[in-house]
Amino acid sequence: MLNIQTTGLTSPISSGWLPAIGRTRFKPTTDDRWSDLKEVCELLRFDGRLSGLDENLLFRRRRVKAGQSVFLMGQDFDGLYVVRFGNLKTAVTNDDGCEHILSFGMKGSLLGIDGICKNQYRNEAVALTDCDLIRLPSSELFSGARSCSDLEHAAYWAISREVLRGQTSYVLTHSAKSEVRVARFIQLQSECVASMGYSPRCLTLPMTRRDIGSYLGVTLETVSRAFSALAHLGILEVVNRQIVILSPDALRSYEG
Amino acid sequence: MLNIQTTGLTSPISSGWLPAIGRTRFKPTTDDRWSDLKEVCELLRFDGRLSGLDENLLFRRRRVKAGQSVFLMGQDFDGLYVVRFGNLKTAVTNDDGCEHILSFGMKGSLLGIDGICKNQYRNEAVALTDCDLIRLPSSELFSGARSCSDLEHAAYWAISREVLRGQTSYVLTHSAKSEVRVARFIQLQSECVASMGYSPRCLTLPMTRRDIGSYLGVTLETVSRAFSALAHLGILEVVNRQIVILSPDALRSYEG
DNA sequence: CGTACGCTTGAATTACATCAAGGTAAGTGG
DNA sequence: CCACTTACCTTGATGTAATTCAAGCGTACG
Repeated sequence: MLNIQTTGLTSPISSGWLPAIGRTRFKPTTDDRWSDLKEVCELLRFDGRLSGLDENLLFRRRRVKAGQSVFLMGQDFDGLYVVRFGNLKTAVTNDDGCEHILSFGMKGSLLGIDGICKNQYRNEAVALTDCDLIRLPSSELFSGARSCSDLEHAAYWAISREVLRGQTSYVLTHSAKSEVRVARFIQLQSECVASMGYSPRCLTLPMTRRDIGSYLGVTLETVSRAFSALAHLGILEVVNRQIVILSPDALRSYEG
Repeated sequence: MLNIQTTGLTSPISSGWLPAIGRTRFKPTTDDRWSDLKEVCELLRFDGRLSGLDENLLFRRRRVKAGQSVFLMGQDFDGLYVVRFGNLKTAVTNDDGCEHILSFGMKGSLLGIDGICKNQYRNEAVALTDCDLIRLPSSELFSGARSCSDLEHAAYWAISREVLRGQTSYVLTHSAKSEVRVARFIQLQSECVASMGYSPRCLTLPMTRRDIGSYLGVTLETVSRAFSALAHLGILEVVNRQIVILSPDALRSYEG
C-alpha cells in the first residue's frame, strides 16, 4: 500500500496574523498560501458572471505529496477541494481490501462532493504527483451569508460538471471492447491536457496500468496489451508512461 | 423506440389566478398541482434544519406518462426534478443510437443535475411507469434571493447524495461476475423499496432485462441467465418482473 | 388474429481473466 | 559502487465467463 495517511494539517505554518487553519478571511494578502474566489473560478472554468461581492474571500491552500491522501473514506467532511496543480485519483476500497478507481483528478477538478450528504467523505483521494489544492470549507458553502452567493453558484456549476464527467466515465467504462476503452481513455486524457493549454499529442500518464485497469474495469494485463495493440497499429507510441499520439484521427474514430 | 418526445407542457391547465406555467408563487393553496418546500425536503429525505423562511415557496408539479420522457439529451435546462411517485430511467444515447442506462429513479430521486453546467440536459429521463414530478426551476435555485437559502442547502445535499449513488452504481457495475452484479442490483432495489416503507422481500421491477443489462454492463441474456441461476439456488423466485427474495441473507452475501 | 415485444434457454464463439515468466527502473543498504 | 529488493510493465499460454446467434414461448395490443 502506497497510501500514507495524512489527516488535516500539511505544512504547519502559523505566522502571527494568519487566521486559524482552514478559516477564510477578508483581509487582502499576497501570501501565496491563499487563493481568492477569482482564482477558484478560473481554475473551475466557471464562466458565469460574478457579483464582485465576494472578491475578498480567501481560501486556504493545502499541499499534498505524491502517494499521500487528501482525505480518506469515512473521514469527516471538511469541505470541497479544487485542484490547483498536480494529479490525483479518487477511489473506494471495499471490504475485502480491493480498490476501485472512480476518477482521475487534475488541475481544475473538484473533489469531495460525495461528502456533503452524510457529512463524511465516501471515497478517498490520493495524490499521484505532488499536488496543491484549495479548500472550500463547508462553513462558506452553506453559510447562507449573502457574501457567498458567487461561491455557491460557482459550486453548483462545478458540481454539475463533475456529475457530467462521472457520466462520461460511466459510459466510457461500459463501452464494448477493452481496446476501445483504452483508446477512449487516452482520447479523454488528451482532451484534458489540451483544454489546459498543453500539447494534446504528448501525454505523461501519472497513474499505473493497474489504476487505469481498475478505472476501466479490466485487468492491468489487458491495458498493457491494448497499449501494445494501439502502438502496433501506428496510432500511439508508448514508452512506459509517456504516450505520443501519432494519429489523433485514428484514435478518435477507433472502434476495434 | 418507445420514447415519445414530450417537451415542456404536460396537462395544459390555466385557471385564471394561477401563475404562468413553471413559475413559483408565494400564495398558499390547496391545489394538488403544487408542492411546497417541506414536501420537497421530505421526498429528498433532507434532514437538515429549515429556517422556515421559504415555507410558502411553491413548486409546479408535472405528470409524465409511462414511456414519455421528462427531458431529452441536448434540451435546454429548465430546472431539477424531484420524483414524487413513479419509476424512471436516465440514459445517454450515443452517435450510433445505442442507449446506455445511467440510473433508475424512483420516489425521492433528483434528476437533471448534469444540466446545470452547460445549461442543457446531457442525458434523457424516461418514465417507466406513470410519474409525478416536482420541478425546481433554475430561477429559484440560483436566484441568490435570501428566501431560497433553504432550497439551496437542500439541493446541495440532494445532489451530493445523487453523486454518492452514482459511485455506488459505478462500483456495482464493475464488480466481478455478472451473477454477482445482478444479485447486488436486486439487493439495492430491495433496500430502496424498504427505505420507502414497502416490503423488501417482494419487488416489481419496472424496467426490462435489457435496461438492467445496459445498466450493469452486460447483455440481456446474461441478466436472464443470472436470474435463473439465482432462482435455481433458491435465493430468488422470479416470475417475469415479479421478484420474491426467498433468502435475504444468501442474497446479501452472494459472491458467486 | 397476427404482429411485436419481452423473456428464456441452448450452442458456438470470442474476448478477457488468470497464471506464469522475464525485463526494466528506482530505491536501499552494504 | 554494486548487489538486492520492490514495484511496474510486457508478453505468452491456457481456461473460462460472457457475448453472439438462434429458436421458441407467453403476453399485450391493435
